[in-house]
This record gives sequence, C-alpha cells and structure tokens, in this order.
Amino acid sequence: MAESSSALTEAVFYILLSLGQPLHGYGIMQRTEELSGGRVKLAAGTLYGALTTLQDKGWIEPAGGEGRRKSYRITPDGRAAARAELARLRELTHNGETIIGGWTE
Amino acid sequence: MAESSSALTEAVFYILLSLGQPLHGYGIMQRTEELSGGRVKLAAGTLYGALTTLQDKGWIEPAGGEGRRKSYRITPDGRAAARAELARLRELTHNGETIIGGWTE
DNA sequence: CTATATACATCGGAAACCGATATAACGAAA
DNA sequence: TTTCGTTATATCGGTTTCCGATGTATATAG
Repeated sequence: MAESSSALTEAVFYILLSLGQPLHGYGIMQRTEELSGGRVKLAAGTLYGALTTLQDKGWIEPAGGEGRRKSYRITPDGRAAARAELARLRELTHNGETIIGGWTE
Repeated sequence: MAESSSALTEAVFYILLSLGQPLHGYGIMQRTEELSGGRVKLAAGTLYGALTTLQDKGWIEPAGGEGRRKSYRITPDGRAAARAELARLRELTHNGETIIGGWTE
C-alpha cells in the first residue's frame, strides 16, 4: 500500500466509531457488534492490543473508570483519523462500484 | 475480526479490480495506481506474494503470457469475492457516515 | 554505452489479527 | 451455597499480510 492515508483495519475503525461517547473495553466489543449488525466481533486479543496501540498514537485516551472498568474517549486526532478513513472508504467504494458495475452484470 | 465476510486488504481488492481483463503482474501495479488516482502503490513483495495467495484461493488464474510476462485473469470466485467486499465497504461507509455525521459538526 | 523502465521473484522484519488461556468479580438460578 | 454464565481485563503464540530492500534480467531511450 504505502500511501498518504494509510488504511485502518476494520477493528480499529469500529473501535473509533464506538467511542462517540466514553466507553470501556468490553462495552466497545458489544457496541462494535451492534453497530455492525452482528457482523464484526472483536476478539479479546485484537481489542486490548488495539487499545494500547491507539493510546500510543494519541487517538484515544483514558477517561477514568468505574470500579474495574477502564473507560476511553476518542481524541481530536482520533476523530481526524476516522474522518480520513471514511474518505478512503468512500473512494474505495466508488471505485469498486464503477469497475464492478462494468462486469458481466 | 472473525466473520462471515472477512475483509479483503486494499491491495487484494485493487488487484481483483485490475483484472477485469487479463493482465500481467507489473501491469497490475500500474493499473492499481491509476485506478486509485495515484494513492495506492503496490510494493513488489505485496503484489507477487498476493498473486500466489490468490491463485491458491482460486480467485485468479494464469492466462498465458507473452514473452517474459505472466498474465492472470479473475475467476468467478474472484468476482464473487470482489462483490462481497464491495458490499462490506458499502456497509462500512454507511455506518461511518451515520456515526461520524453525528459528531460535533 | 549507460541509465531508466519493465518484469519477476525472494527475503526478513514489522504490524495486526485470532483463539486460547488466565484471572477475577458479579448476579442469578438451582 | 455452590455453581454457572456474564462481565471484564490481559497476555501469549501462531498466522497472515504488508513493506522495503535486494537480486536478476531484458528492453529502450538518450
């Protein structure tokens, strides 16, 4: 790939989408499954690994936590990354529609 | 992720889109860059690795080759995979628009 | 003749995902 | 009250995929 707006993985995109409001890890799992209509189920390893990576990137940050839960919130950089990804997805979808639309039918 | 329609990488999606007509490896590189408006540039390792993987999956197949070029064509399974990916992209784009559209603004 | 573009291929390293495993607290049912 | 399912976080090893570098070779343009 190697380009300006590098692709986000589906897991990361849904994690960011899930954090419109502060939410804890397990809640992100559930919200992702809900948002995707049950299609995307984050594995524990994927989620908690990504939470660390995303904090290192500054796209999410801790937002306190009640009891044993650890909540996170999305940062401005995180929102920017999600918007950039949406733009990439739109372009990709558009290209796919144009080209695949011209196949046999 | 772990789901019914597993995500294709951008590299693989563009390789499939490039093969509307039989084309050789290097041509796929160029066509991908062209189709993506210069944004996606396939690294050699990515391309030739993916060509092997995609043949193993039965999504592309050899289509002869003039001289030192090796051409490939997409198979019906390959087309199905591209269409499934397009559906996934549409859903993802739609979800992204809905949710991100509700942010700050 | 030499540099650039074409063309294929492999290698090692880095990400990212997954499933399994571990730990632990909670609430409900038996 | 004990046991089971859910909530909740975390780590580990293995697999896949990508990337950039490197290698080889031919063709073409300057």
